[in-house]
Amino acid sequence: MKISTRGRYGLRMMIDIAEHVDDGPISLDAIAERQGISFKYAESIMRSLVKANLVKSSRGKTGGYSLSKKTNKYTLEEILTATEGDLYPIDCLSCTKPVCPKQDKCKARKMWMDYYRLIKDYFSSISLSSLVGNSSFYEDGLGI
Amino acid sequence: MKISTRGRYGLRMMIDIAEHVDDGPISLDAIAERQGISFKYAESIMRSLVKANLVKSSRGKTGGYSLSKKTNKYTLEEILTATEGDLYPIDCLSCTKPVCPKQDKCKARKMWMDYYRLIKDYFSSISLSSLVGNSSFYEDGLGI
DNA sequence: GTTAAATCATACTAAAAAGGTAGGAAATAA
DNA sequence: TTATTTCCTACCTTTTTAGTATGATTTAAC
Repeated sequence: MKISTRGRYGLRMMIDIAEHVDDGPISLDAIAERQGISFKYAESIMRSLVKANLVKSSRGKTGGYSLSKKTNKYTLEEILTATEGDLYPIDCLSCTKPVCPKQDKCKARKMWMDYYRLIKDYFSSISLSSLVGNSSFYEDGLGI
Repeated sequence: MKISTRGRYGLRMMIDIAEHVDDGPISLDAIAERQGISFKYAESIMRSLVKANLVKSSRGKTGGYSLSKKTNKYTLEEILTATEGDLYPIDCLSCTKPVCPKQDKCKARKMWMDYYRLIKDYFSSISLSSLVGNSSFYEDGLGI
C-alpha cells in the first residue's frame, strides 16, 4: 500500500523544477540539494522522468532539466506512473501480465478494479501546477 | 502501490469462512486447500486476523475458525488493516511516526492525506457480505 | 582547443520487506 | 488416550527498494 521513495522524490523533483521554471535548465545538483536527496539517487529517478518525456535534458556546462510542457498539463498520474511503475494494486489486473486462472471465480476482482479506477482518476484529476507555489492545494494545506 | 499477498489472501480467507459459515468452525486445512494457499502461510495470516478479533478460533479435534460477527458488519478497511498494516500511503502521515521536519513546507502532504482519506473511505464502504456468494458486487463483476 | 560543469550509461551493493517454512507446544473432542 | 486442531517462536529465501561507484559523453565559456 505504500508509495515508494522513487514516486515521492520524483514528484518533489518535478515540483522543484516547476518552481524554478524561469531560471532556465535546472541542474540536478541544485534539485538534489534543495530536496535533500542524494545526487546519485536523484539522478536515477530523473532518468525515469526523462525516459517518460516528462522533462527535457540539456547537457554541457549550463545544462540541466526543464519541463517539456506547461505545469498545468501534467497530471500526478503520469508522474507517478513514470517513477513508480503502473498503478495497479494487484498484478492480475494488468493486461500485460498472465491471466489468473481463478479470475472468473474471483470474488474480489471487481472490487480491486474499482479501486484501481478510483485512484487512477484521483491522480489524473490533480495537476502539477496545483501543487506548485501558493496554489489552492497548498493554501488549504494542513500544516501551514 | 501494490497490495501484498497477505492482504489479498487474508481477504480471500475471510470470504471463504463467510461462505462456509453454516458448517461450524472451519479448519485452516480446508481454507488453505480451497484457496490454494500453503497451510503454513495461511496460518501466519490467520493469526493476524485472530489478533484483530476478526475471527474466533477454537482448538481441538473439531476446532477451526469462525466469524466473530455478521458478514455485513465487516468492512474491507478493517480486514486489510489487520493483514496489511495501516493504509497510509506514506509513513509521515501516521501520528505514531516521527514528524517529518519538512512537513510544514511540504507541497504534497495535503494531496497524500486526501488520497489516504479517499482509499480509507472506499474500503470502509464495502462490506465483506458484498463480496460473498451471488452478491451485487459479484453479479456486476467483470469476468463472469 | 582546453577545461569545467553538466548529463548519460552500466553495473554493482547493502538493507529491508515480502513471502514462505519448520518444529514443536497446548488444547480438546472423540 | 489419541488424533486433530490451533498456537507460538524462530528461521530461511527471494525480491524489491534504496543507494553508490565509475567512467563516458556533451557542451558553454574561457
